[in-house]
Amino acid sequence: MTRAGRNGRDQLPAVRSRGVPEATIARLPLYHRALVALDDRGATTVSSEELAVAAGVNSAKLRKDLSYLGSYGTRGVGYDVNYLVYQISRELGLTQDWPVVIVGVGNLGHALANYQGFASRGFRIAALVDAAPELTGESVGGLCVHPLADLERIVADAGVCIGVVATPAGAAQEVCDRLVAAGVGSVLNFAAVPLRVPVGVDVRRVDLASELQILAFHQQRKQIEAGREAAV
Amino acid sequence: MTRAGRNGRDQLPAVRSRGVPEATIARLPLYHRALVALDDRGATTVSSEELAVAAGVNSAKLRKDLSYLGSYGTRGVGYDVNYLVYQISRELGLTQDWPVVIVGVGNLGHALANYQGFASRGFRIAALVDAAPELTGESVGGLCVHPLADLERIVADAGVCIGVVATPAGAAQEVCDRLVAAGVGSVLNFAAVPLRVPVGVDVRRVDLASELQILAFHQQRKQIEAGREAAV
DNA sequence: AAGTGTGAATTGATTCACAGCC
DNA sequence: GGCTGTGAATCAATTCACACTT
Repeated sequence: MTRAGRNGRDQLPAVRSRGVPEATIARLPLYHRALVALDDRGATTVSSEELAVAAGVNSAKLRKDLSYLGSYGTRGVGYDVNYLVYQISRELGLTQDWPVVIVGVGNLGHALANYQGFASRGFRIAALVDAAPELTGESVGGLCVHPLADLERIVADAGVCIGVVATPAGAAQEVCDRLVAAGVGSVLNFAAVPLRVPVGVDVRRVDLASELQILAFHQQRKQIEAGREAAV
Repeated sequence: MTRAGRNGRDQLPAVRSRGVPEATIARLPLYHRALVALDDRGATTVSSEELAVAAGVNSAKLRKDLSYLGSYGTRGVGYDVNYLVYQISRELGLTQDWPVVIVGVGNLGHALANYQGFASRGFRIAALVDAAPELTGESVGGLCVHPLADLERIVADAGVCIGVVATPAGAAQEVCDRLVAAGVGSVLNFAAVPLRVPVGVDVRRVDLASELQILAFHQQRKQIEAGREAAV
């Protein structure tokens, strides 16, 4: 766990979040989503086993995870869906509005600007920002693109504390520095470089090519394995 | 670690890949990228400390990780950049060509089709597939969109073994089932549901909204903390 | 009878610290 | 003298298994 880097597995923490383990935190969004889906289907109660299946984890882990938040279940019965949704929402900060700024309106920035999954979870795109003058004023996903020079003003005016870096690798660190200087405390990094940030600022990296490479690694192993068996 | 699910930290493994720990595998792409960048800048040798900084990890972890692959460094000197790039490439299966099929050509599918980072790392988009008839024949990122009915044929003809699911949540499981039935052994899942797959098939999930939620969790903690201090 | 909550055991990952080699 | 490679120590996450509650 580093303040700035990491992989499918070791990102963040800067403030050791009360007692909730990092691995548990990373699964809470999963549980939240599964619960919302169950609620939509009219379920009022779930057992740890049912919820675990819906979230794609095993039930022991789920119960352990939930136990870090409190004792929200009823023995012999299960969990009240609505109550648990509420508790997890509160824990995740979903009950508040999070204005987000997206820097870099290339392919990915475009997709993010149009992505519906953000709005439905309390994330509001406060502004899109791009360095390219020809994009300034363009409308993307219903939002107008602002010049990079406006970054600081936007962060201050909208009270942005989460920034998304979707720029080319070469621009990422500078953009990140400016975001942090302007007061942003959390950065989601799609660029292919690790971002250096001061202690207290959190960064998560999402690296699409890395994800494919990890799959390729396992795939290759499987094929070697299959070849070996065929040879025997 | 489940065959199908995951957390900020626990995805995959199906074939316990020789001796290399999962956490190490997930960092290899990071090292690979940092090395390529160093090579571009003309470096011929790196110490574990330099490479660690470039990759955003600490040097002890880096050395331990590399030691799982073999003893590729020279004591007192460091690592030969080219040689190490080669060894990691080989380990990751980067020396071979990986045809990939992308199912779902919405916002995200578009961005993925245009994403340059794939091609440069041995991943070739063999085809784009979408269920919407009005997209069939359209050209996206220089590739023509095929109807969903062609999925099995495409996988077979192009020898696809990695599939990318970028469909709405409701369609994801069915698409995944068809991919797996057609012979795909690794799936990258951008949909907001866990995919159930048979043992031996690997799935990695990338969930953009979850990443923001994890950041929001930490951000909220920081703000509560800051409020508490201000009150004292 | 059913199912949560949790200590204890286990497994896995990270960090330390230094012997060994260049 | 500098830096890798790695056992040993530590720390974190997962799983087990069962006491306890409804």
